Amino acid sequence: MSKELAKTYDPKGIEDRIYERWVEKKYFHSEVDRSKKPFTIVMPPPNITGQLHMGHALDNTMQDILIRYKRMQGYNALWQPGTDHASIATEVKIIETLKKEGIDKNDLGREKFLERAWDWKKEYGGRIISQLKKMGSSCDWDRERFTMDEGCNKAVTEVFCKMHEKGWIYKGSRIINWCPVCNTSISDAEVEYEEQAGHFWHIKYPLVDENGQPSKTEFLTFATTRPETMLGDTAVAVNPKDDRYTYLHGRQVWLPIVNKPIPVVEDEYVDMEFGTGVVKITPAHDPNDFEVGKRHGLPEINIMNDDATINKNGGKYEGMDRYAARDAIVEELKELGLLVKIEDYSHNVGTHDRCKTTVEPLIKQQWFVKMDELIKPAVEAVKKGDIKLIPPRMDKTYFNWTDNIRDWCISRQLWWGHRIPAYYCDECGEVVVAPEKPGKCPKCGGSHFTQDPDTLDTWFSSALWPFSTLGWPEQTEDLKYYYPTDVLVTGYDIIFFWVIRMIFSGFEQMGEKPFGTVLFHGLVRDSQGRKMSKSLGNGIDPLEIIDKYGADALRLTLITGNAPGNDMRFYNERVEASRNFANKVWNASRFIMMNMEGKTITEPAAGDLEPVDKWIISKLNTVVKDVTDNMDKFELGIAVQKVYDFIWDEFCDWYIEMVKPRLYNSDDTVSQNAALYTLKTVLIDALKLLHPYMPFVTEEIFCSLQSEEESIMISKWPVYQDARAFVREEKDIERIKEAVRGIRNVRTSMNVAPSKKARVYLVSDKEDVRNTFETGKLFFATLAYASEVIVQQDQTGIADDAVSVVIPDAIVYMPFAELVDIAQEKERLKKEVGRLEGEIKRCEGMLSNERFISKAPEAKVAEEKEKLAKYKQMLDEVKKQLNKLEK
RNA sequence: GGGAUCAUAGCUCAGCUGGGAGAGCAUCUGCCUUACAAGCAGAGGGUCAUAGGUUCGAGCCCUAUUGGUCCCACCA
Repeated sequence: MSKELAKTYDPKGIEDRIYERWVEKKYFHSEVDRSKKPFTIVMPPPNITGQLHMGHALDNTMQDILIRYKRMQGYNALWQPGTDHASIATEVKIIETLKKEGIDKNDLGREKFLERAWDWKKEYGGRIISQLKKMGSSCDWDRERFTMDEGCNKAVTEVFCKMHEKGWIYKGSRIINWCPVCNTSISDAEVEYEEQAGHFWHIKYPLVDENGQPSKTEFLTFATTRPETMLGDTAVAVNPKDDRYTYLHGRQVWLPIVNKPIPVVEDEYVDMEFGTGVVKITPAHDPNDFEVGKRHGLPEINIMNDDATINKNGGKYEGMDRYAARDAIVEELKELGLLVKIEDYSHNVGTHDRCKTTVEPLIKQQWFVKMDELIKPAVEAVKKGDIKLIPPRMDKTYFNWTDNIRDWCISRQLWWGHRIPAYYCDECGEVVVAPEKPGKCPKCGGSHFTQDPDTLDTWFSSALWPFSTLGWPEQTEDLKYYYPTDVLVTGYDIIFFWVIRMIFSGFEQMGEKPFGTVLFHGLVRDSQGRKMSKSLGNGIDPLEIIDKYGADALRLTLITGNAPGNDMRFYNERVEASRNFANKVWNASRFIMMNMEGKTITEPAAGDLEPVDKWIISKLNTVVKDVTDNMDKFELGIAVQKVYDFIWDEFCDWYIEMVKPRLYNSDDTVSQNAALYTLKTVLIDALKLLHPYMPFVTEEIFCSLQSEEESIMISKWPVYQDARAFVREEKDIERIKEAVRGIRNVRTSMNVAPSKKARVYLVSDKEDVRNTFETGKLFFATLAYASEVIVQQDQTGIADDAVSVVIPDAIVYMPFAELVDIAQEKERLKKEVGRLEGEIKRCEGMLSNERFISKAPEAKVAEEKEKLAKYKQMLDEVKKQLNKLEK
């Protein structure tokens, strides 16, 4: 190996080069292969309006980790990518662009508008994909899909027609949420409630007297937050049980301004405790009033145009904006003497989640999906655990939604999206729902049809994503092989929009769940815990982070210390720590490669591995098992923490240091070879464990090491092996580590410079302990800053004032008394006595408890007994040392 | 109004089914030891929000309280 490796790891250049190679080699590509088990993840398709943000970065890192892990385990791993047309979001963007050019959407016309939209898709659709590649995402790009491509269109039409046939999609006139700015209906899920400071206008309507005229003396007082809706009032309601108002039953009140009588109705909906117990009823502009209206057969008077200005039903207020009309109406009521008072009032206002405009409830003809039957298998699946939500608490959120589900309004008055496959006969108005425009009207025989102008909610197509991307409605081999998919990774914020809808769609169309597990992640917040947003300007661009620290560092940061479904804070210090780790791995590898240079490393004979080698192999073996277990349980943060600790603490800080003397001693090539072999094999396995998290740096190193496999990403995931568990060696080496730590500790506390080496005596009356140190002498000396290590059975030849460190079954002596203040040393020993006495007290406390002995597991009791013996023995020794100094 | 969730070191957070409190960053003390100063060796720092309870044993389970966040509902 002649390649000079840089002293610090620089991801720039390396990452792109590696990624290109992976793509070239088709490592990401998956094809049906019946001899292998599939593992499939469908990517939540990012919007074509989007830029990569931290949420995407987290989402895709998690998916890539799972996919890479399973791929290495030998699964036929498919990560299905694609993008979403995002109907309303994209349409809004295009309208904005047009506006800048001075073009109005309606002047441009539908066809030309759609051309612009496709241009947009061409220009921006690929942007986010290239950004995902920067993250290292190992998706099968050969299978990239788009929610409005031919196949998805077909799937959408198929589902719409099928469900319509079944009666589960219907057209109806219902009260819906209307966005007057986006000029479209939206679903309940798209309404965001926001607390706003408003007013409570207390108003009174005169009762109607015997002559059918407004009474001058009798009034009915109530309060409203939206006085302008009075133009559409068709009743006033009281609770039938309300004694205060029994006299009103059967009477009418006079609707001022509009000047007509409206009835008083009795309805349980009215809360007697709230306000005056009287409610004005506007069926056309309030969902609750709509229901009341239905129950009492009240007329529905729509007073608003689509842009939320008052329409002709508003008489003289026609043409006025809803808020201007509000002010004007309040003014008029005041003049009429009907305004009782104005109160400040804070209440929740429904806003459109995209544009934050206050939504207007309106009665409109829209298409709906009937939910009551459709939702049943989706509920059942989660209840039975057939679909697992992680973390499990998401179940509650899920059921809360499904239990209160309402029909889904799916039609949108937009152009960019899947056009509804419903056709109206120009002659008789008959509705025909069909994949293609019908030739002849089944009712009147007419041959001219007009297609419904509306498009579908963007989530209608995303709901089909897990199977439409695999070829449905064709019964493709892909579909049979990859469906149902395995894991869905997404944010908890779209559980209602997307997750639930995919689940019921999967059951309805495929007869089977779309995925077995849903792994939720939280939001990535800024360093102060605020949501990253454009308006706050606190967003952190993942690409800038990648540019500065590398994709591996970003990925590690997003995963470390993060539990499923929890939000996390993002700040640069964390990325730096991750970057430092990448560098650590890089340097450890560089060190190993430097030492391997010019040598042929062979597998050592059975007896040639030394205890330290077995120790690290055994440690690794445990980590392999733990990490695999954690990853199987989707505990990605815990898993990577264990890899991190193993590499940095055990492998770098201990094993490499322990092995150095052997590497530098070329006289003993057997030992040297064993060390190099262990370094290399342990490093390779550790890199494999790390690879799903940090794909680039691990690949770069892996390819530089002399390895038979051509890429780490298609190498085999390590497995736990009984033959690699060395209990005895683990215990022995831990004992040496304990001695080293003790020595270092004493030395620093006494300010002994590292350069000042001392003779170290290791005294133990146990033969196996002496053997352990005798065998490990070489590295023990280095780590303990010893000029010489003498292992012996008793204290012969050791000065009484030598500094001592007591460990279980052994004492270490360092005769550098001339450097040490005896009084200080006595203090230290006394502290040690105190500590041990505390431990002994704790053990004895537990063991003297009758009920602990009888109820705790035997192993636990034995463990405590063992500890007690150990501490007692150590205490004796420390006391002896103290006595010697006292003399 | 209903529900979820959090409260652990100065900061940000882990802590899997209950069995002696952890990490990263920050702080302090030594070290440019030929892999790494983006490093090494050490140190300090926590009544695990409060009050009860269950248990041989509670950061973890139960109840209540306080404070924060979020979701759902939408009482006009």
